[in-house]
Amino acid sequence: MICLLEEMRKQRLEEIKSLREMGINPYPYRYDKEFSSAEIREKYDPVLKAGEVLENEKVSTAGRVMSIRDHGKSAFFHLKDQDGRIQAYIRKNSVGAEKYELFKKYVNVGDILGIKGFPFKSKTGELTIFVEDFEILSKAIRPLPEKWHGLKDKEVIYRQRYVDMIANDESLDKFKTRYKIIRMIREFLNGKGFIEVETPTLVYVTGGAEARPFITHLNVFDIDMYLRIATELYLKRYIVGGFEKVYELGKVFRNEGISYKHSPEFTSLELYWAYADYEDIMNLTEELIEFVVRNTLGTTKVNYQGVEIDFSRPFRRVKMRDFIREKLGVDILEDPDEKMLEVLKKNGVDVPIKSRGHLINKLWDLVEEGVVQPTFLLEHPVDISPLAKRHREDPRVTERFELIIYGREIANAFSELNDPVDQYQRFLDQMKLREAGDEEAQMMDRDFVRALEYGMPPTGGLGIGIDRLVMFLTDSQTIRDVIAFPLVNPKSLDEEIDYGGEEG
RNA sequence: GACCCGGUAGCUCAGCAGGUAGAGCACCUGACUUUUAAUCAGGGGGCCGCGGGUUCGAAUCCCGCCCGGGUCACCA
Repeated sequence: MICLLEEMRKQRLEEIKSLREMGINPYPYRYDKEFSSAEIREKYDPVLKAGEVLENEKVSTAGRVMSIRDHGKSAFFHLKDQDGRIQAYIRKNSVGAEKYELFKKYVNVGDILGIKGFPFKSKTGELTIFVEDFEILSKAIRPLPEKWHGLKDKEVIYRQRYVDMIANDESLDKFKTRYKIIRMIREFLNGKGFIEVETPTLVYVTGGAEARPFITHLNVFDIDMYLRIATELYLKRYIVGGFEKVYELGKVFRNEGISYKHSPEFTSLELYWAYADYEDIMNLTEELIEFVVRNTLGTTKVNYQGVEIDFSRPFRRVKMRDFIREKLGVDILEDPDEKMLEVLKKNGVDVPIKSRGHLINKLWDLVEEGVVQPTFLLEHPVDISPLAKRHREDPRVTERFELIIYGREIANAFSELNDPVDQYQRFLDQMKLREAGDEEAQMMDRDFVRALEYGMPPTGGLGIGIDRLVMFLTDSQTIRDVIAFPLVNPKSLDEEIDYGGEEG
């Protein structure tokens, strides 16, 4: 009747009780961790030969016990910390009989331990800490996944990421890389004089992208509000207000489907640069991406799902019109809708006659997978770019680009529309679509139009999907693998927890 | 939303000509002072995802549902 997990937990809870009776706090307050596993390795690995001992060097470290190899009157074990793993060696005659008994009886795989001792190298040459004293820093009451195979169950990996991080070193490393990427982005932009700002997450109207929003309620004014779907319109208000280089790194929320490249909550970088146009933004984007990749991975050549992607500048630049004409023999500016429809049908895509923009998007879908190396796709038709300025030389297209890598859109940028009258008209067009039932059409943002009426300088803007970028740099197949705590179905976990009497 | 694959011990997995459940790791007891998937001896542990059906008998066959993964569609 009683399952094994409960038996194990009960056993651990009994041990904790015994420890307390002996006057040992199984959850003490602090520990002087002088060195991380990596710092110890860095310092002593090069200077020690197999079998050598540095008895006068004293070090302390701490981490989670990942394995124990018990030899009776001595034992080897590994500690894992944020930087890696380090082996330790404990011996009855080095810590005393009483302390050694404590280790044997009360220390288990999964516990957090602090150790003090000196470094040496074992016969086989592994750097090891010879333990002279140790302290239990936290007793675990649940067992860890298997030490050899790790945790494989995707469901547990996503629902209990902390277990994944404990059991699978690659998982911890992946998230460390994610935050290094984000640090590099900040470093680059701060170095260029950009100022990191914040905009509201709770908004009265959504804008800056086409997506269905999450709706929430504000009690104090008794109104419905939305979670932002982009940071764009507020960042441009900063530009109106007098900021010239701003960026925001933050979560945006879109109430849409989940796929390997879509998450309802994801991280975006948006930046706006006054007096710049999309050419300037393109150059900045190239430089930013190369900087981030090089400083995160130490190279610009990245293996993604078995394909080498080279992030070194310059990126290829192709006009959307030329690319589609070359691949499909259809001109998205000159040819009539019927011709485009015919080409789509020939390629097995049967679409109802909708807008011209819809047909253009479908044509692009046919060819985008062929774009593997970082490529700027330029000058999208006005029909599919409601937020971008018309091109100064060809009013049928816009001053816009997308960065395509491995067939995926990583960035989107324009010379920003700053004509308030034009902007107002485009909002009106969006509202018509909305009234016709298009839930993703943009909402009228009168305050934003009012801001533009005060005058916004010519401005270039850029948006980057950070999660998708991280996927490339961590060779991750799905966006969930780069989001530490992804959205999961909250099936009820009516697991009753028994802490055994007065415990807890 | 459609189709395909999966759910068995804490973990990784086997078992599916229908006969009432196994291994390794982990855990407990014992031996062992340089191991590293340590080794050796012994032991405990299962609502076989949930519900229904067929059958003398179901982890195994059938139906429905839940959860997860994948492909496609939808969506940017």
